[in-house]
Amino acid sequence: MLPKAYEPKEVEQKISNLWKEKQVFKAKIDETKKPYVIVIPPPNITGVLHMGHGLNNTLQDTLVRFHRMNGECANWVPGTDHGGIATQNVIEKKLAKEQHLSRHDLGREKFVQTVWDWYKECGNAIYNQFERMGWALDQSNIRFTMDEARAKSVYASFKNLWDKKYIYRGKRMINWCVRCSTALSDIEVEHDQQNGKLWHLHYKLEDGSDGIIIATTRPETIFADSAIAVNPKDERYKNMVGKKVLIPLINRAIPIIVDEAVELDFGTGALKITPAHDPVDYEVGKRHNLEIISVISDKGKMINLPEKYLGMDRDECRKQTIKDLDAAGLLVKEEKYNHAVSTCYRCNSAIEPYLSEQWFVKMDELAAKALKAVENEEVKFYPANWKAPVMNWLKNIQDWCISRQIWWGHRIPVWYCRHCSKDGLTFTTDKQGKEQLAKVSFENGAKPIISHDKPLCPICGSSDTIQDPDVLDTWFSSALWPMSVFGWPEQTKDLKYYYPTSILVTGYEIIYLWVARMIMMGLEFEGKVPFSEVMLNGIVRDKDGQKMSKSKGNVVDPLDLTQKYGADAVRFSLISQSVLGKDIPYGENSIIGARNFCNKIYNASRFIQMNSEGIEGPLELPAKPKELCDRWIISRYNHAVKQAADELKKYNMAAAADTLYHFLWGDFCDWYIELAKARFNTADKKEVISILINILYGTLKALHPMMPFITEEIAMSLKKYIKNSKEFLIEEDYPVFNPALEDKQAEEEMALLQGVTGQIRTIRAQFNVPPGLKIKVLLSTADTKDLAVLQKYQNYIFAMAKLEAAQMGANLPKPKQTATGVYGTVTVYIPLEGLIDFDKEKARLDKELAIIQNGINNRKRMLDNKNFVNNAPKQQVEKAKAELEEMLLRAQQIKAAKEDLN
RNA sequence: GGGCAGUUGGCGCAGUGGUAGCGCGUCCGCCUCACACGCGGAAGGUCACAGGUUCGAACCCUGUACUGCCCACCA
Repeated sequence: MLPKAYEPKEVEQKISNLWKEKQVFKAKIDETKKPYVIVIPPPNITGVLHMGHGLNNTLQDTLVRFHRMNGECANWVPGTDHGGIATQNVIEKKLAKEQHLSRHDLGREKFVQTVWDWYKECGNAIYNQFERMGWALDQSNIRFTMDEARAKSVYASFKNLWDKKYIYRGKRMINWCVRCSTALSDIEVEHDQQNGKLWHLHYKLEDGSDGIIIATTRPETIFADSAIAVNPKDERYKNMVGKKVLIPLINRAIPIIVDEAVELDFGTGALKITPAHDPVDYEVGKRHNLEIISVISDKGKMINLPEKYLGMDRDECRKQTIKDLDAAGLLVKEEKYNHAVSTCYRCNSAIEPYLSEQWFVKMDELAAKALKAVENEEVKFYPANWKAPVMNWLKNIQDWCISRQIWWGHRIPVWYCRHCSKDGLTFTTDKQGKEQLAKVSFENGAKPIISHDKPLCPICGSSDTIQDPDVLDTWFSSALWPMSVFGWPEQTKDLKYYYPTSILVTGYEIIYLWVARMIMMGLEFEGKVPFSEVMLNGIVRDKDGQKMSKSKGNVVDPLDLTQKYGADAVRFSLISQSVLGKDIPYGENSIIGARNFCNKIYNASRFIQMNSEGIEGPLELPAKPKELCDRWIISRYNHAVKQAADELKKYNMAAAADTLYHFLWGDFCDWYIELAKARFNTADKKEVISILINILYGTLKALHPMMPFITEEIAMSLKKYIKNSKEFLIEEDYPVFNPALEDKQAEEEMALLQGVTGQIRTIRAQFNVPPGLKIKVLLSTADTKDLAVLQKYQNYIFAMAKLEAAQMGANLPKPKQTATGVYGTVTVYIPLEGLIDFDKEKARLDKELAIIQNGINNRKRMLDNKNFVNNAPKQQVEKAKAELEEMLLRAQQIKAAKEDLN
């Protein structure tokens, strides 16, 4: 005997192994078919997958399976991302915790090797998770952004962009993370509103007289001030311009200058200019040729200032400076001030604007092409409201800082000859005593040699060449992903067949970091957008809508949930809540319904199979069933699968899931199976079983893209009954709408029977008729058609409403001690001697009547309105008329029943 | 400062012009021989607010409020 409840664990393991063994997901080029290609947004190898990956990949899997079942040549390309800074941070933390070592203790080579070792471990865990979630990725060919083929792509694109002079090196004010000790691009910086303070400081004139008061949020940078600036239009300070003031605490004299960048009405209207530590000030400094003084090191420590502050942390120095300013009587005012603070998107610490030499990609031309493509909708966003922000971003784009001062990543493919570039290179010695190239300066004579492998110096022929110490932004390799996965720049068969891909499915939070850049690179290198559609999923949040994070302790682990409820339940619950571009609040409760649905599917199947024993397959859906409920369920099924397919095509995943859920649970289980039960002992049995099995099998096919395991498991046990079934559901055709199976009449007739049944059930429940007690009813209708249906299919009502006997006819008189229900033209009288509570019945009828009366009033108002009758579509007018008629009839019947109670 | 979302029964959400649905929860009755992860029934909403367009608005337009997010060099 099969267990009563579905046990996903073993089933999923078994099915998963089977898929793997039979290589069901292996991509094979088939020129006769249209390719359907998705490249996975490669997860970072920073740890196991989280709920966001669960959602994102489940959506992709659903699409991939769906399209494959629609006859397309599907290829879903798996892989992972080396994850630059994020991964380096993870490994550094791990090293510190487990071995109390820093990366510098290991040295660059060993550290990088450590991360590679980690990749093997973490990558495998991720690939294993892919399998456990049932994602139809072709895992025979896994890509990693750091593997050799992808490294070649990175080199090729760097070389290409360098030759076009799009890549350059320059001294710029960039975003520097003192914790990660690296430059970041503009979009890797987050801006958090924080409660800070605005300090008003007094800068006295050289002669010790009044001077000027400035407002700043960063008093610790006063030591690096080069000037005080005011707006040229500012009358208040006119007489001071050109004079010099003294920096508090150190009494260095700096000039008062004018610059447009200063706002008249902010603070005091006077701005301290610190070119080394603020991007605006840097620009001002350039305009006025001001001295650049750095007082904060790349590690965030104070340098180049009085000994008292030397070596202090930024924050510590700020506190001390304020204290000292206050003591010196130069702190005029301290006010609360809410302002944006830049933070690192990887480690959250405050960003320092930092002047340094970095590598950049010139963006204007790349972005212009992408802008055009987005504007023309060569790339279409779902939901569409992302088009404008993307265009806006592309229009206002800044050059992309691509160098990172970390060790884990694609090392910049630029080399220097130690002889010819001698003056531009700075070396240090690491803890192993090894000489390391620390800094490169083109200004001082470093000459670049672009090369993937260690080159000979093209000038002096020396083999003593050394590679640039920086690595590339991790997004540089990601930008190439849709091409690099197919071996670009080689014009491989795969690239030709699979590129451009069909759709990108990703989260809206990386549109700029990733999506926009892929579009630019795709256009630049292959002349084609990498995907014509972008489907955006939301962020999976906790049940209260908060972002999940380890520090908050509100993380829901997909592995735990999968273990507990099954992968199908996790998948279905995510899909059911996934509306394009919208975040999903997800708690454990979210999954219960999906788990219950799995169980429902399982039990319905179990029941059908129990009753199929001894019946030989194959069983086909009868072409022309004569029984009403057979015609009905086939028609309903036909509509349900069509609607599901239509919704999937529009990327309304939740709507598709909802449709199939309600068809299977409502129509199929609650009505069809219930009605079928009585027929198992009749000559109909084989036909009923045929229908049950075929509709079930078809519904499993329709559900398969969303819940692959349970559908596969059940389908396998049904194969013996199914004609021309394939070994796996993914190889089957997705059910299609068949107009011949549509049966409007059957649907109408069933609706009447269901409605009447509903009336009887309600009354039974209201008057506490014992569930086991079979009752007699009277069904009265003046409508001959309805009457005929009731009479012909009275057995349906008998079974579903537990009747013992029924009297049917036109205008039957209402017996005494009777409860009344009305559905359409039909009045239901239920004699309930001893059970009926007249007051309760009256109240019930009153309420019913009030609702109908409201409806009647509405329709009357509409139909009395000439504008409605003249302007509204005929269909609507007819509908209102019909509804009015029906309501009037019902009202009349209820009124009669009520009067009779008195 | 600019932009984008959201505001629908206790909770979480669907619903883009014809008078509101789903899941969970609640209440009542059932262990009915597939399923109590179940079955049958019920209660519960002036669709944030104010105007406007329309014969008709949860849906379109304008404005307001609140919430969230993104972008932006007022220190």
